[in-house]
Amino acid sequence: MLCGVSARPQPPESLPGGTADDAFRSDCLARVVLDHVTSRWGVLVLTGLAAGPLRFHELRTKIEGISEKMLSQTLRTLVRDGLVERTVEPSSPPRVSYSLTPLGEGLTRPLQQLFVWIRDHAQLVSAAQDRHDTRSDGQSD
Amino acid sequence: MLCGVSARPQPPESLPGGTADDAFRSDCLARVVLDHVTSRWGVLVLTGLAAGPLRFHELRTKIEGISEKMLSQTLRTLVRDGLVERTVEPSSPPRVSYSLTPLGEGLTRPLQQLFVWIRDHAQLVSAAQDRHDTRSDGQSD
DNA sequence: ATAGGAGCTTACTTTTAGTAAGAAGCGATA
DNA sequence: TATCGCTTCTTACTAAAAGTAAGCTCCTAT
Repeated sequence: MLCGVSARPQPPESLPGGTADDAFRSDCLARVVLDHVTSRWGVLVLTGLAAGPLRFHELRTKIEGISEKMLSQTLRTLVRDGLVERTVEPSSPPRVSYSLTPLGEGLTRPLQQLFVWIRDHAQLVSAAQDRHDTRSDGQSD
Repeated sequence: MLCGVSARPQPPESLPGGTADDAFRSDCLARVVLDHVTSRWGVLVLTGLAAGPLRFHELRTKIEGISEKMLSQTLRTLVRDGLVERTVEPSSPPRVSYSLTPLGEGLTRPLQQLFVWIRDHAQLVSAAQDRHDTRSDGQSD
């Protein structure tokens, strides 16, 4: 469960594609975190909260297609991971809102870059799919 | 299927957390791409290839825990998406190697930043989990 | 010929996600 | 006060995705 996990924050010199490989080992903390973050809805929830706190149903509305069950489940995981904070306002009907913790905010920087890349290149990917499908005929997505 | 997808590459001015929301709509190309990229093994495969081309079994070894079926399946999806290229060397036993396309290489930049963040903060997340579990007692991962 | 490795694919099982319904707590309405 | 509706979830039940294990084809080495 511990792998090469050390307490030192490690300077980011190993960016160029050589190291940062912790997540490749299946018994590493990094892999667990990666799994949570890139879980089906994790990325969307984290990025959805990047612009500010939202209540349960606001999030559910923002993230089209998520079920209440999965939203609830994903939020619980992220709260446990210390990435998201659950706040209950003690108002008459108690309102529950979710926001990023400082830790979670740090995470959204790479995630938002991913979103930007995807937004800017989605059509290229789609075009590649079309080319592939016409070339080798047959299957769709 | 088309959503707000336009052919323009859109300047990245909308980074600060406001826009880049395409992926939030379930019928958008961006959502499909996000699903493929952040699929259970997609991130690992893409990042695994960031350092250079690898053959099937090399990848399988590098990405601990992936089954041959899922590696094969994930690779097929990414090849179709134009992010990964499959090359068959016409040598005596034909060797199949996989590499990132230029498109795929662009993607690995945000992904590697994600990996670096996770590597550097995995212990913090783990600590948060421990705090959470001792506070509210009970459940594990 | 026989064995063994590479690169997959196919059947079958387990895990995970989706659907739909409902419970608990409150407020307003009739 | 009784019913309705809103919010935040939870709980069965079903469908889809991933895991497991075996096998298949093509090749080479023994």
